[in-house]
Amino acid sequence: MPYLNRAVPDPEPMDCRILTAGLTLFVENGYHNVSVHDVQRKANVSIGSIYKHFGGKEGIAKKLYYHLLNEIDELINQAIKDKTTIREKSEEIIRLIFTYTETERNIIAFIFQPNHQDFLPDEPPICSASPFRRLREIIREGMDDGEIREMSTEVAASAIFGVAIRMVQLRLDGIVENPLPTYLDEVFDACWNGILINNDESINQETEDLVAQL
Amino acid sequence: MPYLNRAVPDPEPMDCRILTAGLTLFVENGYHNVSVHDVQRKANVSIGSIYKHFGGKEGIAKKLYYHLLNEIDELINQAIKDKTTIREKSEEIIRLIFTYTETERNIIAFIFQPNHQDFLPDEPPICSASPFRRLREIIREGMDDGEIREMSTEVAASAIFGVAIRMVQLRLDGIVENPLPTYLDEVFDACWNGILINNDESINQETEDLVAQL
DNA sequence: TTGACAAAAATGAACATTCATTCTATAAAT
DNA sequence: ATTTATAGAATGAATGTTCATTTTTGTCAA
Repeated sequence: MPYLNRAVPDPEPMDCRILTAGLTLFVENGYHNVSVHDVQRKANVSIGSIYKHFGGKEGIAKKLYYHLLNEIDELINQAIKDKTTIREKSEEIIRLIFTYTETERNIIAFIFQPNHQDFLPDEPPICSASPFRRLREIIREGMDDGEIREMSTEVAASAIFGVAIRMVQLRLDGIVENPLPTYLDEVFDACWNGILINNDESINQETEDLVAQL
Repeated sequence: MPYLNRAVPDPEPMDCRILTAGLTLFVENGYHNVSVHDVQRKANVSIGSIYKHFGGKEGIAKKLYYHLLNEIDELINQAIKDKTTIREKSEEIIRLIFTYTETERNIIAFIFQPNHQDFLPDEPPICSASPFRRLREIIREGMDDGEIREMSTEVAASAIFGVAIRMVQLRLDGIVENPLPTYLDEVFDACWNGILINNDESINQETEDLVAQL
């Protein structure tokens, strides 16, 4: 069983083995390019067991999806519970996502890469799932508290977490070559302060003007 | 044939009809949930014609993919050719993407939603395709010219276009409720100036401190 | 500890279905 | 007349699913 919080039990029980095999294969080949037989072979279990435990291929995907969303949910809630400012909270969340992109690639790839509605047609889009809603809530709080400028929640959330998510996708696709944590400060700086050339000069200019007036 | 630049010819020739039908079905149901027969039925052509023209299902997808990437490429090059600053260029590009998300939903969805390697396994990831590379080049120029702060190209590109792309995805998933162009200024402002609360106060504070020292 | 029995779990061959592709026949164009 | 384009029934490989059988696990009496 692929965990973000707990350690994987040893020996891994059958249903965990099936989920682990499914995750790996789905990420490597894409859900639709993986047959139940592939999973069965990789997990070293029989076809029957898969149908007994999960009712079929979609059952595996669904269980994985719920489980991993829940893992991420717990992770986020745990990470921000003793942070006070939105800045600290979002920085910690991005740090976690970046770290796990390196250490638990498959889990992050399964959540961030595919269009889940392709294989879980009855699920709402992942952006409306709990952890993603949570991100927007955090941003919302930040605006209510005056820590963040007033703007649409979606725009603000995209401006912070959208950048991070984009970096994750670029990393998973091999465009970004260094481990993501390397970029943490840069990403965060770009989100909060914008990407304009540092406006120290303009500030100094304003100051000089003001002093001259005195 | 789904075009961004040209008008669709009328009557639509057979290969165009096939591509249009494919695009619609792929976006609505996901590539793997569409059979060649579905496309054939929707396009009002025979199975044979599809194999004659495209060699099969993957041929349709590949042709669509190349064609649409090319359309976007042309669009971008055309849009920025008489803009001078990076700011103007990127603003125009985002404006175009936002506009077409509303008017040519299927095209934008086909390019931005799926993980193309699921059905075009021999293609490099879309982020390394021409239009996306182009976006990073533009940002790179901006840094070389001193218009943008010095940072990793990928971070800067994510900070500008990643936010826009995220907004597109949220819009396609129905999370964002208003037409994207509504958010243009907000998005752009957030990218360039960051999302911090307007730092006029801190500037004033600095100025006052300085004045006090004199 | 051993052996008998029942319940639960696991197995995998067999089955059913879907679907990409082929191929031959027909129509249209040159 | 010959080439080219279109049609669609037929094919068969791939793959999701079932179920009768086997194996394992747990329980309890001797």
